[in-house]
Amino acid sequence: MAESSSVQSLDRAFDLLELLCKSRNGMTIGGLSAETGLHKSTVHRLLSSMCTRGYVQRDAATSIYRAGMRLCELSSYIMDNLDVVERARLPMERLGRETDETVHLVMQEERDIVYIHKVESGRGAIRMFSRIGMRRPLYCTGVGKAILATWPDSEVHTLWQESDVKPWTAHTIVSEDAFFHELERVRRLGYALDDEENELGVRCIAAAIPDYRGRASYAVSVSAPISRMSDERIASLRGPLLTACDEIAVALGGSMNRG
Amino acid sequence: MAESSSVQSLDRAFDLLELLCKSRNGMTIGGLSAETGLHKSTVHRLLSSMCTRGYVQRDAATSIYRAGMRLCELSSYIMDNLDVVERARLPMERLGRETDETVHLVMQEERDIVYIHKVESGRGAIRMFSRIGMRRPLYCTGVGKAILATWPDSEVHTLWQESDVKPWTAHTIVSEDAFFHELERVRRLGYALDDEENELGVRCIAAAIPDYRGRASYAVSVSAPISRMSDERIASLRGPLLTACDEIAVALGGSMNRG
DNA sequence: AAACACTATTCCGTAATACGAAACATGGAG
DNA sequence: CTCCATGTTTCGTATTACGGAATAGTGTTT
Repeated sequence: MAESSSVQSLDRAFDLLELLCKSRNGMTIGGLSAETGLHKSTVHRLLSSMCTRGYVQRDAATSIYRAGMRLCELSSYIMDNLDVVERARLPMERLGRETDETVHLVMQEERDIVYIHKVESGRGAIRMFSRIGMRRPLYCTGVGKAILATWPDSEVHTLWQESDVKPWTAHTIVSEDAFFHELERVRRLGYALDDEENELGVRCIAAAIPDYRGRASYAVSVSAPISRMSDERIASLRGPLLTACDEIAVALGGSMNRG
Repeated sequence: MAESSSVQSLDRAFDLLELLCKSRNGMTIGGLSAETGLHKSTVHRLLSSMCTRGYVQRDAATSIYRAGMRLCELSSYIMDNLDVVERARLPMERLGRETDETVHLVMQEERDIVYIHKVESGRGAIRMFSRIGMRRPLYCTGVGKAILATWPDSEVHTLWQESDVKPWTAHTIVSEDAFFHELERVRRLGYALDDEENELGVRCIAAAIPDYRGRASYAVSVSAPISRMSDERIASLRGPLLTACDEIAVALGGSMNRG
């Protein structure tokens, strides 16, 4: 409306499509007409057009219109083509140069995180992590906590129940209460710390890559031996890390951690 | 053009949108213009319109256009409203555990079935199927036959006429007579087999989820490589499959396949 | 059973809308 | 620096989508 360069019929068609997608049991021409303020015949014409393409379905008996599965098909194409690794590559490499430490990209799968990409720093990289495809539970890693901080509490609770929680090191959080407090802290700060919770002698700072809903399945971390990871160092890593995550999130069409 | 009631700008916009969804790394205006035969300024105008709504994303630096996440959002609305998926979730997961194979839920739409949910088994899952939103004709899939077996012959006949029947594999049934015989067998047994009719090397057993009238629009299948799908194996899958379908049917307020 | 009320669908004259040629930026290559 | 290629904006035009009104189709009331 206010927007200048917009094709009227397209705009109207998308209004209709969005209404149909959100309605549970479909809508009639009349209903759509009332809701959008468009003339009945206009609604009818636009819907017919979308019907022939499968974006909308018309119940022949009742003339109730619903969203068609074609949209889901397109959505699945998009998902398939979302090559996170590819889109994360450049931001990760820059983060690696800026920090001179090892950078990891992980994705959540079931109750674990899986390492899917890594950039190693110039200086004595910590070798222990490294293997692409390696898994760790969500609950005992910085990246896992960063991801879970974007999930609703109910889902985190379910996951906690399903997880076989055990102390990987003396620092691992094993109480659900303490874990929820920790997630609160992550949400407040915008990043998560792994303070030898997964592996002794290794500290890392991690941040999530949220999708368009603000929910994350991916995260990035910067890891280093504890000797190089003072609190001051972490404070200085925060900025570059969040910048990189925001870049990746945008490249994936998602939202950002910070405005 | 050939189609009667279709809004030109809409049709063109969807052409563009579909191309973008299928392209891995986005496309330029020029590419889209060449592909569709539309004038570049027309492409530009339509894309701008879709950009403001989030259906398309424009990389500011390179002016490469990609499909936006808005489509995924709409798709998720549709999925949320399809509560079949929700009601089928637990029975399908149990069926997956019991059989240790890939389980699919499909719905009929027009002359096709659409995959709407999937549970992958622990062992070497067959990846080829999988894409949620993917379509196949009713006539050449086990799930399709299971659904059609609940329809009156007249409707099956109409559908057969409207379908562009062709052999997907050497095993696909392409004669209407043979097809009706096959449906008789499905009705007698209570389940359908897909014996490499859709994809070579893959066998599956499928059963319908009938509504209160006994008519089905949904079906569930268990698929596996032919090596794991002997006749004995199929006999042993029958029980768990039918049980799962009955559970889902009851959850949806429908009738049951068996007493 | 007939008339009614309501909604979807089709028709068609009109002008607003989307179109596309061409001019104008922009940016990369040689 | 110039050229070339590609994206962006402008603007006059007629094609296209619009919407009022007529029609068909459904279910409901008296």
